[in-house]
Amino acid sequence: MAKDTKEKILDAAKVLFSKNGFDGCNVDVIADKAMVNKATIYYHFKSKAILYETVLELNLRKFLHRVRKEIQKETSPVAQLKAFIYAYASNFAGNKHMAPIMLRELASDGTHITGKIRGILQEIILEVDTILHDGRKAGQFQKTKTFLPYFMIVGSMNIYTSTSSMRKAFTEQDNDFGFSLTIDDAADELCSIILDGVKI
Amino acid sequence: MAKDTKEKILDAAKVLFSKNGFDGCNVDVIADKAMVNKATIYYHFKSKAILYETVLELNLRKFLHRVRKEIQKETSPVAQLKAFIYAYASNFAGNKHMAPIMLRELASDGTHITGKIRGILQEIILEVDTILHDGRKAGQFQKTKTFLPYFMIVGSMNIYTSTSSMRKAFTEQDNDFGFSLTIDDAADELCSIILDGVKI
Amino acid sequence: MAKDTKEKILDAAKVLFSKNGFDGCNVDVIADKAMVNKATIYYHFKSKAILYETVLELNLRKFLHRVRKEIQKETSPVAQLKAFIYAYASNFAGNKHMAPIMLRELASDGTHITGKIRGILQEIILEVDTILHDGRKAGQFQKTKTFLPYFMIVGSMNIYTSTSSMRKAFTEQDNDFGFSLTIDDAADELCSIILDGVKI
Amino acid sequence: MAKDTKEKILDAAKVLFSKNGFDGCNVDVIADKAMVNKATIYYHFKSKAILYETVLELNLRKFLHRVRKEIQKETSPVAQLKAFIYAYASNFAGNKHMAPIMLRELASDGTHITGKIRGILQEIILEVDTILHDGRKAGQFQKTKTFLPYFMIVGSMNIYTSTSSMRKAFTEQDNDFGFSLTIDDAADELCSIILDGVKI
DNA sequence: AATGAATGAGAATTCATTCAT
DNA sequence: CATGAATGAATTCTCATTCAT
Repeated sequence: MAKDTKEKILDAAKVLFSKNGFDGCNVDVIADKAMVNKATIYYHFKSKAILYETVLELNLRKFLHRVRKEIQKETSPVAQLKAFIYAYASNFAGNKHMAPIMLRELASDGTHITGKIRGILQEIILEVDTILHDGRKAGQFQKTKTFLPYFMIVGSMNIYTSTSSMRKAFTEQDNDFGFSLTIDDAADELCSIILDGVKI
Repeated sequence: MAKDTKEKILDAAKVLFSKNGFDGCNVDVIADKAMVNKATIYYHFKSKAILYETVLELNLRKFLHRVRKEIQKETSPVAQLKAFIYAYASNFAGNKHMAPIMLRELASDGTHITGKIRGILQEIILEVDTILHDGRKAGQFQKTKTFLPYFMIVGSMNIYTSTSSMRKAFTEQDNDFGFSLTIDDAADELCSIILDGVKI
Repeated sequence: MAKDTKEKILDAAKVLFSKNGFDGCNVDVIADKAMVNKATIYYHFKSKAILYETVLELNLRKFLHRVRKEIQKETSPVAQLKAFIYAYASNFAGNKHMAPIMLRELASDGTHITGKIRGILQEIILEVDTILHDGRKAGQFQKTKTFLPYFMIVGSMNIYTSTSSMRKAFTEQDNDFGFSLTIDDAADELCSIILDGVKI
Repeated sequence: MAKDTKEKILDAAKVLFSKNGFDGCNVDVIADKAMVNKATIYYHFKSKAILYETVLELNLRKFLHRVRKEIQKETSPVAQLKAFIYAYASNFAGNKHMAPIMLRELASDGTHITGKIRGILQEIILEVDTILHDGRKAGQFQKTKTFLPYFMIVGSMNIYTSTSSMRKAFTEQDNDFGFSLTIDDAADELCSIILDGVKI
């Protein structure tokens, strides 16, 4: 019962925080969607903020695990960078709700972020950093600061995932800017641009 | 006089919408920061939503003008793409407040966005689209859908601008992921990666 | 308007805090009694706690003024102590609401009390202290610590005022413990007991 | 076992009702302090109100017993009145928690009080009433209504006990109003004032 | 053009109480 | 006996908006 309820709340919260942001969504609506009483949310999570953090932490941790598993399958830096990008894409393919949340967190410059979550984010960046270091040591990558390629990947993947209906609206009225691309196709293209960009 | 007040309100609103988002900031605080009475805001703007749109519209239009002017100075697609990226960077160098706002808009998938603003955004994408088309016709660029390079540029520049204190915090504890990069240096690197990535 | 509204709120709050205590009374009820919107209360007072403090401060200050005026009319310590007691009684005769509030504050051992209010209370005690000092110097009063006679006066007057319906209920069932005494008669008796008690 | 739990709850409740009053303290906190589950409280007591009444009843009954025992040791009204005051003092010396509760009850004018408790209170007053009657009959006491001396004793002793930290704070900043007095010393002084006051 | 005051509709959080186990 | 989970009904406080001046 307890675990079920907690999960129902976390699921509903993820969807609604994703759609409307932390401030744009209220606990009543989360309770409705989770089909529990509002007070039940407060029984399981001390506050709206802690519910939010929990959503963030759980999903980021899940993502970090996936990324690491995929990277460890590969040995060359090039393959590892690809693996990182594909892990990003496939993570979002099954869980499009984290992208808007991450984008808003980036927009807020870590204001809501606790040390625990900062730690997870840092570990994710560190994976990219390690890959880039190794690639450079192997003479395969140019000298780039980690943040730039990281933000290019993270930015484009998150934005791609977040903007499906906006992209659709743009495409319907105008030229084809590339709406039809699936997230996997987008990852392919991103891979080729990034790798050409960073490879020597 | 009137114009003064309106501008004070718009300036305060930009800063606060940037810091906290539309839902995360209230009209009282905007009034305080603008040093006007709350009712004065409603005298000049019909609603909080319209104030927000006005901030968005004004700043996007300013940005579109700047981008166009810079692009028109150049003739080759490569130079034009560079010009676009530098225009982005130099726009943010003087006005860091739009980046978080844009990121949140992307996260919200255009939910708050009216037709007027959608139009401006489309015109900005169209500039990139045209450059890429021209580059391809000239046999200089690979065949890429516009959205991807666009999101890479927009994503990384916006995130770079938005996350200054988060990047600082990361850097202080750990490796140097590249905090010291100015927005102009970041633009340089972005240029080189993107161009290597899209060039044949 | 503003002053009217504020006063209506303060009056309603005094009555209700008196009847039910700070925790036993809610802002909705105060708003109803004051015939203003609940939000209006929050417009004029930042919080329920500040409304409470304001009620306390205003009424204590009023009381201090009255006490001082009455004491200054007299010259002998005996007459001044009488004046203090009668001021207490006549204050409560017209404003029975402060007695329960004071009693609860004493019960809470100054937990809710801010420095501002502590200051007023201290000045009231100081009046009694000065009278007792003068009386001792004049060889008229015994050597007593101020707190005891002060608490005897304050305790009995406050309790007398607070317990009118309890006293009535007791009296109806049983012996006459003295319900019929008015607050003024009670002050008379208190005077005679206290003075006999402290006089040499 | 059962008795243990019930007593743990009653002890915790006494302390917390004393500190914060009935409305100012919640069942969760009582459960925490008693180190039992909240539902356990409801297993032993039908409601918060009944828990409160039980605390009151138990402690008042204990007090009544003590007072009676002490009074019965004495024969003269003067000695009996002294005994009453000393019983009050020594009761509080070992159980300072009842004083704030009593003060708040007096402030609420018996609102929360059930017939059972009213009965105990009446019996306590009756003890004083009898002493005063006897003293008057013996030509030793003045004609006073019972309530006044009763409230003087009860008021000053309860307030003295309740205000230890407030008195300390006052004393630290200013003159010595008599903080150093122990409750026993205070009882001594109270005795001498009251007796001088009521004796002929 | 500007503002102090006022408010209806919510929003987060609390709390006494119940219930299944 | 005892408890973790759940909840309906409050409760404090907020906020976009309006209005009289």
